[in-house]
Amino acid sequence: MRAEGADHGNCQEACRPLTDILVRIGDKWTVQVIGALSKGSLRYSQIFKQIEGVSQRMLTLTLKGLERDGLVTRTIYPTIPPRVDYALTDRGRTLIEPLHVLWTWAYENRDAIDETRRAFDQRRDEEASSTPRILPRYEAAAVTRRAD
Amino acid sequence: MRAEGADHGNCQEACRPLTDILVRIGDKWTVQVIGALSKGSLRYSQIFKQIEGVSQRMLTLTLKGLERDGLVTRTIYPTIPPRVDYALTDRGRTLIEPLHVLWTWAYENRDAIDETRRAFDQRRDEEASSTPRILPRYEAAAVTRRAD
DNA sequence: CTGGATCCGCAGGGATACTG
DNA sequence: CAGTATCCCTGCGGATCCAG
Repeated sequence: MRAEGADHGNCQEACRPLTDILVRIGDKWTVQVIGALSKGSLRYSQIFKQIEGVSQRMLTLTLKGLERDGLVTRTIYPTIPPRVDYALTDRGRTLIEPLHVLWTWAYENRDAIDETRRAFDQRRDEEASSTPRILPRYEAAAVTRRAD
Repeated sequence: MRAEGADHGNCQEACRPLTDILVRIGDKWTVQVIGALSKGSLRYSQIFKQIEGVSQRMLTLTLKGLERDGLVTRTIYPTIPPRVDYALTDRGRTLIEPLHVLWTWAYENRDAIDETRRAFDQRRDEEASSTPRILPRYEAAAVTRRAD
């Protein structure tokens, strides 16, 4: 599985649009929105309730971004009160598997990563407290200045 | 390939650490650093040159974050001038394939997405220009204010 | 109900200068 | 060479209010 379709090495000009996309995909809310929609279309309020912590503003912006990229469709029912359904497009559905792979990786590694982080932070704190407060080398100069 | 190891549906509490990781992974520079290191260990300056547009600050922070997560190792050679090598850990190497999948997806879809975006933006601009400049309903009030 | 518009705090991140 | 420290500014994103 070493398909060299994408050139990872010297990606001077090829990378820019790619990272542009990856940043959008890796976005905090985008992942969760796609996850929510992966099971079928949902109304705005349903997504809003399902993704805890997102603000209306961010949800709207995220959905609009996904719509702009052709990853979700937005269907308006001109009823009262209005109703808007969101669903993944075919293109959007092709993202489910790649994201699922990443999701699985995160799921499998999160405990180990958490522990590694703790160990790292602890070591860092110990080093910081053991450092005997390096004094500025200008202290001597400052002292000579005293009786000036 | 519908391994339901991770629960996508009601991820009230389970999602938080996961998105935490995914945000870190999806980070603009993280992806590129891992890509650069996927072929072998590199010195700081080599990574710096290879990733166009990154600042020293961001590269350092990104590498430190990856080290904290146990995804890269940092090896110091106390020579003069100093030399520091970075390399993926075993855990870091397990990330190559998931990222490669995502990378491939981005590579295959970037043209289509670019075009979809242009079409979307163009339609949006047209609608905006065709809108007959909705005047604020307070204009009348403002007018009455004129001869006060 | 589904957003749009606005205000605003604060952190992300670039540029620069300095150190070991 | 490989960072660290500082300044500074942009824009992300939350809170709030308003409109269709």
